[in-house]
Amino acid sequence: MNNFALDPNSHEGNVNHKIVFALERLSHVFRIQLWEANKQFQLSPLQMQILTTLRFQPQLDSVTAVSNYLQLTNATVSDAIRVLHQKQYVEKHPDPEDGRRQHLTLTTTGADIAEELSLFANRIGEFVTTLPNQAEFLESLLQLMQLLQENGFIPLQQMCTTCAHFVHLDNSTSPYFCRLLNKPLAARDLRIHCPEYEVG
Amino acid sequence: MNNFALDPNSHEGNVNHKIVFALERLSHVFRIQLWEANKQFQLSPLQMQILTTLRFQPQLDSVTAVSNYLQLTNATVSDAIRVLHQKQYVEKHPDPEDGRRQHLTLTTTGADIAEELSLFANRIGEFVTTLPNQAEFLESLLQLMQLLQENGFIPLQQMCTTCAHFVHLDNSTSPYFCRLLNKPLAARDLRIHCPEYEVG
DNA sequence: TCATTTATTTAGGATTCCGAACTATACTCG
DNA sequence: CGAGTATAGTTCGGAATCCTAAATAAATGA
Repeated sequence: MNNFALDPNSHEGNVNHKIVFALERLSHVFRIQLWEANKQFQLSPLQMQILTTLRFQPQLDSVTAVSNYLQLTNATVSDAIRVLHQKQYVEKHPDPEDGRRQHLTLTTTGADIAEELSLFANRIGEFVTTLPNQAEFLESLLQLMQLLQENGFIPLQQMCTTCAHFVHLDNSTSPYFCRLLNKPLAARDLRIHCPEYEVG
Repeated sequence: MNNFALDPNSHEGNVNHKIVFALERLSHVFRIQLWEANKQFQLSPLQMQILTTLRFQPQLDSVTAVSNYLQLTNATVSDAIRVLHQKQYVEKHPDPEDGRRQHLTLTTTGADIAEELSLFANRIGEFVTTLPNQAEFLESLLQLMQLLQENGFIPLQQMCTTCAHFVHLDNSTSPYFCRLLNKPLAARDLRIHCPEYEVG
């Protein structure tokens, strides 16, 4: 009854709730950072997210692919891309094989901006650098992402832990193994978007 | 040069960048969850955040206090609170000592809704429950939050680690100590919003 | 072929967020 | 005390965020 995830003062507050609360707060930081960048780049948060998605996950090259990834409606994404097109950061090429599709690519300017944006995001990365136990931290984050993915809270990620080539060993120094690359993986080697990903 | 925080496919991608990327993705989940809740509760994301803030951090009882906490302008918060007032979830009481201030409180309905919202947020908590190494995970999150707070990315939190009463021991089972409560603290005992907090 | 599905766009509407302008009250210090 | 400044809050205009619903057009399938 007094068991509220958002109750940070709760003396019963368990680790669980504190983690959710901390994640929420960090989530907020990222959101605010996007609005900060907005002042600098004259791009809205969504526009920035789309630019970096197109830049660093070029396999997501259509309105539908991007809107699935960002879990927004096609309408929302289509509209934001229209603006990016106006700003000449994004080009639309009709797909020769499917007249409905618009193949999305970045212009040179668009790609440059996307890279600047990622450096901006790096400001938070600076603090992560100084954390101890980074590997374990990443491992927990990936585990959580995997759970969320399995339960439909995140659309398909090309993460090692859900890949067909992935094997979980019990060797403590290299607890994982990729059958495709044929090499052992430490927690720090786990990928979030592996180009070799296969649904497993 | 190829060192982009947002480049998940980068083979040079270090743990650092992966952590930032994972946090960004999780941040997105929370945002999407807020929009999900929106369908159910007929409240906008910001309205929900304000309601839960007022419910679980009642010391934040003015427009300015809330807008500082959420790192938004007074204009944005004032407007959202106007709607919450219309919906009769929030009451405004003029402060008898300072004619400028509006003391904000929740109506009974508002408080009830806030509690339902926190249960909704708990859906992500369910997955956290099944993670191993929760205490270490929380510790990393709190360390990151502390760094972000010290560097102005998060406004003042009433977190143990920045409190005047807080002592860092080197005892591995209970590495922390609160001088006010006069008791040792394990990582799992660390608070994010301690009512006894004093700037340290 | 006709119905269905898929990709995308457009329209309308409430909300989000900002900066800037404005009101009103409180504080400061000469 | 009083002028100037700081603080609390509101309002306004505007671009963007999101949605649902409806439209267009092309592909798929029985």
